[in-house]
Amino acid sequence: MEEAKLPPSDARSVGPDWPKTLLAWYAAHRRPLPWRTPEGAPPSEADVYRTVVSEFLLMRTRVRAAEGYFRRFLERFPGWDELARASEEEVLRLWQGIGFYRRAAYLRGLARAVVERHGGRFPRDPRAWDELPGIGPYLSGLLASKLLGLPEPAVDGNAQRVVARLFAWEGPKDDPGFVRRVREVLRAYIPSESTGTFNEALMELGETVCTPRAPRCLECPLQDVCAARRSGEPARYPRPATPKPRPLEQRDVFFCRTEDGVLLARRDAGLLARLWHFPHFASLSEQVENCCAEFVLVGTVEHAFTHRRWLLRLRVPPVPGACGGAEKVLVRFLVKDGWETRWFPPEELARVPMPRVFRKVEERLAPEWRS
DNA sequence: TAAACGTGGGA
DNA sequence: TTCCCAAGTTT
Repeated sequence: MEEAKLPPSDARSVGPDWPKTLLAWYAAHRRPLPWRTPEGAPPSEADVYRTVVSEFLLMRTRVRAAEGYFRRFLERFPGWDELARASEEEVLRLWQGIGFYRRAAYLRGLARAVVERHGGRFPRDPRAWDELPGIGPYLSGLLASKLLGLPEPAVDGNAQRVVARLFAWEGPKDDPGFVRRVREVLRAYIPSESTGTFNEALMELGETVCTPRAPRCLECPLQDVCAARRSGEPARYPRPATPKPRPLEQRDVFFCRTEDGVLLARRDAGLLARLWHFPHFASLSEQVENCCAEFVLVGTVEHAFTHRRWLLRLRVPPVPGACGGAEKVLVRFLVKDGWETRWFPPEELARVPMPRVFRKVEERLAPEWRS
């Protein structure tokens, strides 16, 4: 707020040539990533599919983390048709472990829309993208530039950081006006003959050279024009967003095993929606406390999410395979809270979509409780 | 508009 | 250990 609105002239202080410099650097340093196709040729429908899938996997996710998921996903779902026909369960199974699971549902919904409403071809009209799930300002800009050659910026975290440093804009990053100005200045500079490549080059520079903590300015093609570099403290730009508190939640997790199998639960909304959970409660009602009074505390698991932390207390029945009727009470309370419950044979646990936190729970259990 | 939404790696 | 951060979108 103390930051004055910078006039356009401030954004011109670095001169008009840096986009060309950046493109030349990118031509020499472009990494061969599994979803990347040769530059120059117009993208085939298979290229478009790979781009879209990779972008969904890459939202708030590092390249390194997404690579393996991309390969497995493409192997199982090579194109729109296969993905559109896939069950939610199978898509989530391939997505499990990478986080932000809503993305998987959006991507599957997008594939179904492409097949059912657009004849199996991703629409080339950006106005149609508004009706597709999971396409926001960033991805819309990227696709417009890559598929259509339009001078639309794709403003991700990398682009924000590179631009902030280039012009020594402080931000902070969580200021909506900051992102808007980044988009505006990029729109002015984006070379009309290589719009998609420019957007990718900006991100590549941000990820490999203009890194958040310790930027490698000596390797940077823009070091001579960068205002943040001139300031001597390039890492100060942009100012980080104000961190939000991550409250600690203690929960009791129940490993409930009977002759019917292992009790799991899932729900439609909220944290880890549509994935299978071991039953867990933040506070035990009197009935649940009573019915599980014999359950033994066998360990704890800690897990940090974006906006909260969990301290899980693992509780199992006193005798493996005998819940003493407690399972009926647990199911009743879960259903009352909107959970769907299901019993799984132990050997099937490895195949159900389950988030990392409950895989940790699973590993924490002694073998005699698992089988 | 702000909060919700996962996870792993690096400092 | 703890904190920060990452190719964002939705509600």
